[in-house]
Amino acid sequence: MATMHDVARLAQVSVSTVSYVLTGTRPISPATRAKVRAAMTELDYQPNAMARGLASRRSRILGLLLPMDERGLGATETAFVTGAAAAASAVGYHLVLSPVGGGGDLADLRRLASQRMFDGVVLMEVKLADERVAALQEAGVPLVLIGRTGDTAGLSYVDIDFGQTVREAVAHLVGLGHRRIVYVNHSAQTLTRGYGPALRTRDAFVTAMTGHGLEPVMIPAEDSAAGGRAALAAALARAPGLTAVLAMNETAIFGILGELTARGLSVPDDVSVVSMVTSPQVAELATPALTAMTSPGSAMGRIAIEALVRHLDGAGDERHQQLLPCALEIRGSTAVPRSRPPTGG
Amino acid sequence: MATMHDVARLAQVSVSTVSYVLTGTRPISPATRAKVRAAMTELDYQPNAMARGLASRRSRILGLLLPMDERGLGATETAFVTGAAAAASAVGYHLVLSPVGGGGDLADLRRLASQRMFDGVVLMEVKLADERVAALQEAGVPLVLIGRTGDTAGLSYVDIDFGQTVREAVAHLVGLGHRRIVYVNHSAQTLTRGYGPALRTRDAFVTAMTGHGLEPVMIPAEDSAAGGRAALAAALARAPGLTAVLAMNETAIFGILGELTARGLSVPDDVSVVSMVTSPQVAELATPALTAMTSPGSAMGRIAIEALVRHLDGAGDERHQQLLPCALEIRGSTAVPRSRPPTGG
DNA sequence: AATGATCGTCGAAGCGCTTCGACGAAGCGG
DNA sequence: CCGCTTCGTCGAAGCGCTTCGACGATCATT
Repeated sequence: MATMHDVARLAQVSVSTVSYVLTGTRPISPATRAKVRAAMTELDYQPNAMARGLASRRSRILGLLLPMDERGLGATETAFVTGAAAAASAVGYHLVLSPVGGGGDLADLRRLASQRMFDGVVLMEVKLADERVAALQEAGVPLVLIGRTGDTAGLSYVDIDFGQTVREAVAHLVGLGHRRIVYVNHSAQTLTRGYGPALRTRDAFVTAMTGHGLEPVMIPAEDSAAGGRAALAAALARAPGLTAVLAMNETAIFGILGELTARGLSVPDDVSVVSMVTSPQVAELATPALTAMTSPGSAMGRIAIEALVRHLDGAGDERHQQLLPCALEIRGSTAVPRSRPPTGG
Repeated sequence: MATMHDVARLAQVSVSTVSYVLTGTRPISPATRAKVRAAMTELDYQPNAMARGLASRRSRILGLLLPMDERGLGATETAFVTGAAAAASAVGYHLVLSPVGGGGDLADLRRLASQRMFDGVVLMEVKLADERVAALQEAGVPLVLIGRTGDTAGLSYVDIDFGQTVREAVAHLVGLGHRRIVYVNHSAQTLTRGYGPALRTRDAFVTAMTGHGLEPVMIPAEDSAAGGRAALAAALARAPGLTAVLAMNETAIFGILGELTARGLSVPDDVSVVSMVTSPQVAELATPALTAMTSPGSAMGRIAIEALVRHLDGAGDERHQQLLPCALEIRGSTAVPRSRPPTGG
């Protein structure tokens, strides 16, 4: 393994000159630069990442802090992660996947932050009141959130525009002529835990429905096919004449579809279904393919990383706060409702 | 940010003593150890990861090299990744997600390996003839594969036992009375590219079927719902009396199911379906839930990391070569075939 | 009682790089 | 032609840690 010393000797310059060629922090004459470059090539020189990190106090490593509970990541979260990894790699940073146990072990987080291994950090699955944010800020680690806390003052974040998403989804259904629309959200527990997307979509749904002069009915569902089935049963009980279901729960949606079929209700003829914040791949899995609000997917991870890097690589202290829309993609699961409500037939 | 120097001064010992307390590489008296520990606590000392890495020539960072093509990761691969991240974190290592563009940019890989940022590397999506393996070995980076090359001499790997998986799946169907079984594999292109799982399952399928005295029919399918639909159409054309479909393609399977339904064939009454190397979550999405060979999921990532760390932390040079079985989980998509083949009715 | 071995600690020499101050050589206006 | 800045390069001082050799002190061995 060649070191900078070897390159310097071969090129007959000093070590610092080699460093300046590498980093460009001081002007170097073309002739010298060429000599150094040649030596590097000849020796197949690669700078040692650790040494560089120690001396420059910049590791060029970014942390992606993601909660790692039992059921892994959904398609949408996976897209964030891969998008972030690709973006980091594109700008010459490494991305460390750091599973921070959901069970708020702040101490671990503090330790991690103090090791100075990460130049900056992207925090996923942020709750409305998230103590991790404060812990990271105290440790002085540049931070970008995917999602956002209740009070976003002084924070950088990228999040989905849930207001827009729900509004468009509801508008689509109402435009088709639906009046009795049920919203299947995440579980009740998730709501009480203060999970932003669940709360924000709930509020947006109420606003959107009342805006159309309709009654908002929300049913919570566990994140599983069984949860979806149960939720649909509950929905039919609460709103017997329902003609459309709006779902936020990428996992439960398949249970919902299954239960509809099991009850002899056809999609979209009897009941229209819109899946929100969903990846096209998942939407295509269903039969019929789901009309969905397509999540920004990997773009979100990319934007978060780019904002973080911009913040690190200089610029001012300006915060990056951005909401990304979900795009309505109409597939086969929505249609004009039957004149007679399904339970009346 | 307190340094070791500060701790040493406060504890009134030398810097090296502090280091020995931390690493345990030399005996330290209980009294001294206590003094040092107290000083560390008081100063809230955290060792600097870069400095440690430079001096010890061990970064405690592991690389997870995953190909990042357009369509992200499937549920099974995601489970590998999260399992690996959790395992790494559990043994005090960091896991860097390194998307190496599928388009064999060996140079990038070599550069990465030479930076000495990774103590070791897990390589995913290994092809039968994979030049990346040689590149990494030349760079002297300890290596564990998820998947395996054709010639595994001297390599450590963890892979799925495709032989067992196919055998059990076929045995299950044959046991139910099925005779005309079609195997839907990955795409033809994937096969020619030398993707191990596709090739190994193909061979295993031929062996298993002929072993039962049956004719093996294999159909390739693109990794998409549309690909699955097309594959099922092709399968019905090639084997009109088919009563069972075996699928390896987590994405295409939903297209297969959709097309079956569209043709008025019911699952499992007319056609039984077994999905191979599938996560329970995905199997549960379908209606009826899929009988599947459940992939080892996160265990595989964990085992790979553990093997790598064992290799790093000492032990000998013994290679870790392990095949993990998939477990047959019978759900609702398989049943005894109808007496009359579906197309005959 | 003399001889090693072992224990507990220290000081110093790096690990491979960045960066600061310095300094000769040009280039410039007056 | 003198002093001034700018350019291009060098040497040296770290960055915060590990690790090696050394050295009293303690302890078991003959």
